[in-house]
Amino acid sequence: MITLAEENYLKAIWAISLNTNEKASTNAIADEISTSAASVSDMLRKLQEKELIKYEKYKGVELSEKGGNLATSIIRKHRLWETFLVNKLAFNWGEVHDVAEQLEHIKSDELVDKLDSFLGFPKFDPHGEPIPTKDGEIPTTNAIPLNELQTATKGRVMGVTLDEKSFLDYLTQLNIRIGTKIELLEKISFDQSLSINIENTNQHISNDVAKHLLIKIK
Amino acid sequence: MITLAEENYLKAIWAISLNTNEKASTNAIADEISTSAASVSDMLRKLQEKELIKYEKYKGVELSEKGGNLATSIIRKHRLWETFLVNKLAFNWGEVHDVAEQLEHIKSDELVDKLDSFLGFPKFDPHGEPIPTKDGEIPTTNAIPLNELQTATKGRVMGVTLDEKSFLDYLTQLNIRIGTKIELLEKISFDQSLSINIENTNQHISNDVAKHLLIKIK
DNA sequence: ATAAAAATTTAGACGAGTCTAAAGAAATAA
DNA sequence: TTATTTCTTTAGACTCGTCTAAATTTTTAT
Ligand SMILES: [Mn+2]
Ligand SMILES: [Mn+2]
Ligand SMILES: [Mn+2]
Ligand SMILES: [Mn+2]
Repeated sequence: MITLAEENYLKAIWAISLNTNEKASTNAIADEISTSAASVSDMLRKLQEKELIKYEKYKGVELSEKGGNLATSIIRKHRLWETFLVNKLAFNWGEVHDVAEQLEHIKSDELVDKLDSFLGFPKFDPHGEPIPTKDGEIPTTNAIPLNELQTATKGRVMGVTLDEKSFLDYLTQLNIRIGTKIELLEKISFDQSLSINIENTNQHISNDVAKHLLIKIK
Repeated sequence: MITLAEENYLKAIWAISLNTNEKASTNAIADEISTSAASVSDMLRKLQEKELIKYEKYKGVELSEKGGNLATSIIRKHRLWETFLVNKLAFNWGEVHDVAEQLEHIKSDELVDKLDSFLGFPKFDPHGEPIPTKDGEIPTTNAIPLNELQTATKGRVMGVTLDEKSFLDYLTQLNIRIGTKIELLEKISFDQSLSINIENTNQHISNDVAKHLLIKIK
């Protein structure tokens, strides 16, 4: 049996190596789940014991196959529940993450299958994040972060890579949603901020915002 | 903050006093949640501390107003989720209780409200059990247990008072569902078992089964 | 290459929730 | 009314997940 705390550690390791493509450090994990490095060290020993991770003291950690499958299935549940909350219960996209953090730990394969079917087997959640399939495949897109685009490129918002409420509320205020057409007008070299055009209106956003917006060109 | 364990104790006390209409004993609670009497004693001290129960050592326990409201809200969530699972996800009525035991602990008032609305504000769950309203009202019926009926009485099944899968599967096998017309033909005085007619077929059931079937006469 | 800084692990403690065994209180029987 | 049985509480211990402080290892800077 895997506990709720263990599931959260697996998810943290998964998220870190998704971004960095390398082993997760103790401090990075501590940071991700807002706990002490000491607690992380303790837990890594336990997860190693259960063969959910590959861990060498002082050398960082990665998920084992078993741990990776578990992490993926939690992400799958998280994103299916977010989709349910937005598509069926009329939550808006900024309100669903915290509830999904609870729902993702519900244990019932039958439930996940039926929820998936009820939702019409969605490939992406309300934030444009890919929903792993039952057998662990993760849908891909060729979208890239807005801050990496060439000036004068046109594209469409395919998703975000951050589900914080304050960020999503700001996007809504800017009229940016999944599917919104966007054009990169200018990059300011001083602070890497960007001038963009959204639905015939010019806007100016920071690099910090742009890097969390995934754009599909043309 | 109330923990998952505390919620389960409140629910147990609620369930016991629902049946007996008197204070819950330590042993009854231990029985209800399959734990030791020692653990129950420990927990009662803590719940008392939080003013969720009224407890005097050796004298039994009842819920405080605060505790009662909490218990009712957990039952509400449990039954709403069961309704969701059956009505929306096509589970059958014997498969939902265990998952609902997990889902009932999800904390989000917004979620409960929206789920309630999505389901069309149901008054009874798939087992005919009343769903407490947002402000704690519990719908009533004038249904009575089948084993308390007079011989030759006709009625309709309004609900069951037990959620166990084996019981519900047996009912399904007997063609007994919510709404099924039923007639009490004969009570055997030797073992209180009952002859009944269900949809033009005669059946024979034990008193143990009959007492968990709620019937509305006529 | 050595010293200083940063990262990580270990030691020791704590609260929550559980257990078994033993002691104490209440109910029942003689 | 006294003895016995049953119920309940307390004592002491254990696991899980967390913490702070201290020790150790690794990395970085001089
Ligand atoms: Mn999320
Ligand atoms: Mn998401
Ligand atoms: Mn139930
Ligand atoms: Mn029910």
